[in-house]
Amino acid sequence: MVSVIGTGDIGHRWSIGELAQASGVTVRTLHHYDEIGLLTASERTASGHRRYTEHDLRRLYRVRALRTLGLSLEEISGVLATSADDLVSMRHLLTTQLRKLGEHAARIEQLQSQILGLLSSIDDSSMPDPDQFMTTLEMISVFETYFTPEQREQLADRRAQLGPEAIEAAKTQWAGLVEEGLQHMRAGTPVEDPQVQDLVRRWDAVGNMFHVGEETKSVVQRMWEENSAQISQRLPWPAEQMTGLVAYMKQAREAV
Amino acid sequence: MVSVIGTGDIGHRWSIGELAQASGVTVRTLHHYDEIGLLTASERTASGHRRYTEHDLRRLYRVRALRTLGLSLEEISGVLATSADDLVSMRHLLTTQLRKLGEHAARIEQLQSQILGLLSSIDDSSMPDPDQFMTTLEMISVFETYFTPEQREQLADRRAQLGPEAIEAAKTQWAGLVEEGLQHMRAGTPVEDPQVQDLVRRWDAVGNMFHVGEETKSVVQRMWEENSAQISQRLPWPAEQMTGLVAYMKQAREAV
DNA sequence: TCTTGAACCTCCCGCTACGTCAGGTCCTAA
DNA sequence: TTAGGACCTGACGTAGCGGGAGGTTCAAGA
Repeated sequence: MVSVIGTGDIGHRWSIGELAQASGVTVRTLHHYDEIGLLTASERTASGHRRYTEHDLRRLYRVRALRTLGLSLEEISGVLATSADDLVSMRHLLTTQLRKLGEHAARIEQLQSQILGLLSSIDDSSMPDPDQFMTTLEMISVFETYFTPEQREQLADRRAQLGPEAIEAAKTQWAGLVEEGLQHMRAGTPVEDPQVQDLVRRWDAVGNMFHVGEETKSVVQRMWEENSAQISQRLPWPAEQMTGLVAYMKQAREAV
Repeated sequence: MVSVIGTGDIGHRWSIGELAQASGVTVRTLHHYDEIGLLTASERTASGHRRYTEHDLRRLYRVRALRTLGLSLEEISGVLATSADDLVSMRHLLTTQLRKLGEHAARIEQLQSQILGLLSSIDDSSMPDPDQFMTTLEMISVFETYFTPEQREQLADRRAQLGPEAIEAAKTQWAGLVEEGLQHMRAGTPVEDPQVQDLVRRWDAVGNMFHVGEETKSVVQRMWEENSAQISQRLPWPAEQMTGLVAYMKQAREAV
């Protein structure tokens, strides 16, 4: 223990190749660690070849261990620079890393469920049109540009809370409302008509099921107005008719 | 639908800034996509400014959606190059991605438990010496250089199978064996002595609890011989004595 | 002692998916 | 006409090395 640490001590020396072999890293990695000052060979031969001491070996082990835990070389450099008898910064670093890994895991889980959804939509018999899948794909992006991550999470929570049956029921209900609206629009019913106003009320009621605050409602409103053509491609009605219907409903809503 | 795809069609055009704004990416990103040929503006003005069509917009949406699912730009480029009415390659890509995410999640889980172990060892009252923590850290690296990932997984499974109580019991039992061995060594008992031979048998019996095959046993043997000084720093006995004991036990094992 | 092949040295470019200048051109509204 | 914002291309930087070029040094055999 006494002679392990310190300069000028006798003991085994490793060439860079030997150290690489012994520790399972490449020579290039050791070169890199030297370049960034993370691990410098304590000695050099007269001709410039690196000689690593046991002290260096142990430092390398620490570096590699912290690397496998997912820490960056900069973080490792920092925590190994603090005095060795102070584990406070180490504890802090590990705690932070644990939190990061947790967030990462949550993100992965979310992606997995999204991909599973897409895969099932591909295999679903109700998707005969590959182009419709592409539109679904596009909708993911549209959705993400309009909502903040928090809002998306809120909406996802709300959907999970409602359950798949309630969502299917709402879809069916909403399909009926669309048909009703299209009929009124074709018939030229004025937007002030009580029938149309009642339709708006029921329409919004269905939509409100999915919201938790006013914010997401207005965002959806905007998204619909700006992307109705796009969104309506996933629906069983012609895009132009849906665009028209959206404008018609907007008028009716403002006519109150 | 008819006039959406095709060149020379009328329709809205976006400048690169407008497209960036609308889709929530940066101008630099669009430049990058152009550079690598992933998304090129369908038109240019006479002076060279990019003009994006609705077709380009929809392609951008697809690209961004696939990016959020964690696919690389190269993979996206590949799958968007296949004919649009062929979802087979898309299905394959998503399935592969799902598998990758699963592996990633498993890895994260493993790291989390490792970090939790280290954190508890820091907070543990039985770790008054910060240097001992560093040695523990080094051992992670030593462990990983000696065992393949499969072997590590096997050993971890085995430990989980045994449960924490059995492991604690084995530790205590082993501590007794070490004391016994040190006494024999100090007393100069010859390695052929039945008492020592019996000790070796019991010693190996405890060790074998943790192994599933012959492979890991011989690896541990090698690891012990090459790193006994290092390993023994985590043990409550002086390093030199442990190094000596390892050599003594090795002799006894070969003396049969 | 000489030789030769392996090991070592120092640059330097490459990878992902962009961020961020720099220096110059273009567009648009006042 | 002019100002200032938007746009252009080109180039360097990021993290953690991989891999190669071109030159020097080491170690073992003849």
